[in-house]
Amino acid sequence: MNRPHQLDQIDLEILAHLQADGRMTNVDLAQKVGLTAPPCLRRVRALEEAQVIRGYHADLSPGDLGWSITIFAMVSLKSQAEEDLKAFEAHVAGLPEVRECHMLNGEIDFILKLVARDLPSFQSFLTGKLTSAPNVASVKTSLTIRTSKSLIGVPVQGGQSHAG
Amino acid sequence: MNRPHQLDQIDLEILAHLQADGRMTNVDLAQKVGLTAPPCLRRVRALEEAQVIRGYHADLSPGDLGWSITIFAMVSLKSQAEEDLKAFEAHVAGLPEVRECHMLNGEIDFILKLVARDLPSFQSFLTGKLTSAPNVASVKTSLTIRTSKSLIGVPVQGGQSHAG
DNA sequence: TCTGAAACTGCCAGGAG
DNA sequence: CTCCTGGCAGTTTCAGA
Repeated sequence: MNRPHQLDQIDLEILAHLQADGRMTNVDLAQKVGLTAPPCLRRVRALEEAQVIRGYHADLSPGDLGWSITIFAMVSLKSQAEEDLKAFEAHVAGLPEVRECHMLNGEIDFILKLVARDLPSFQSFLTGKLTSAPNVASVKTSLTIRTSKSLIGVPVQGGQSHAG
Repeated sequence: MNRPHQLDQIDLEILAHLQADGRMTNVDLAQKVGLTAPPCLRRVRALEEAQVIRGYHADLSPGDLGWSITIFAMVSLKSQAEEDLKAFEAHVAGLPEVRECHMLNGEIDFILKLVARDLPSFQSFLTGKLTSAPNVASVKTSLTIRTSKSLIGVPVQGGQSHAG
């Protein structure tokens, strides 16, 4: 079930609307895409079943929950053997402060997006959990001064691409 | 309206559940947090009103929508005067391939998260829209080989911190 | 607690391959 | 002719006051 799903124009509009407002009612959605409710709901269910829609999530304000800083960390490892890469990924998978972990090409092996409650807790996390992890050669971190754009999801052809 | 909202344990549980499943019905949510439906709904509305909940979004599969590559771009500008920083932010705000734009401290001025349909379209985007933008001194890009962790949102004390 | 609305399930109709 | 997709009607459940 990993073939490229054939999405028609109505599917794309459904996806764009649900990406912009994940709690829109089915009748509203149906009206916006020019269908009645039942066939619209069937399409949504099919898109969920096919994992084109992977879930629905509330977008929470990090600051109000006490996560006032966002940090990017560029990590290089001593060994890039697959088992060592996987070991590092498994390590950060268990750290709640690590929100994203991407393996990159080039000199940097991984880029991590981190959140922290304040600078002291970030520093203790950095030295206690990250730079001290096995196989880590270097960690360069940069604090986020401000975030001017942070869209959720991806552009959808034929709908507003954003949310966020 | 930017004072730290006082969130009690039930609020945190509500947020955790809605972050994990943004389309959960209010009665299900109420049952999970140990309330009846009406007071639970009032809390949710209050959290939305206070912008602790900023919205709800479907999480779409980028690959199924044709966005098969994710790229990080580290951008340095020639001038870091505030007006020049803002001009760059305004420029990338209009580019749909740019999903996130974070201003950082240190040598790198901005980190961008990009999506592209394929390598040729990425290369044309890079040379046509990014490196050629006014005031850009250097752009270093790294393709994402794989993403081992990509959590939506932030950790919520007293609830599962994740989603998707 | 209560009312209107929405979610969801049949079944049927029409159009394209 | 058959499959696919949309529409209609009825029941159950939920939203919201």
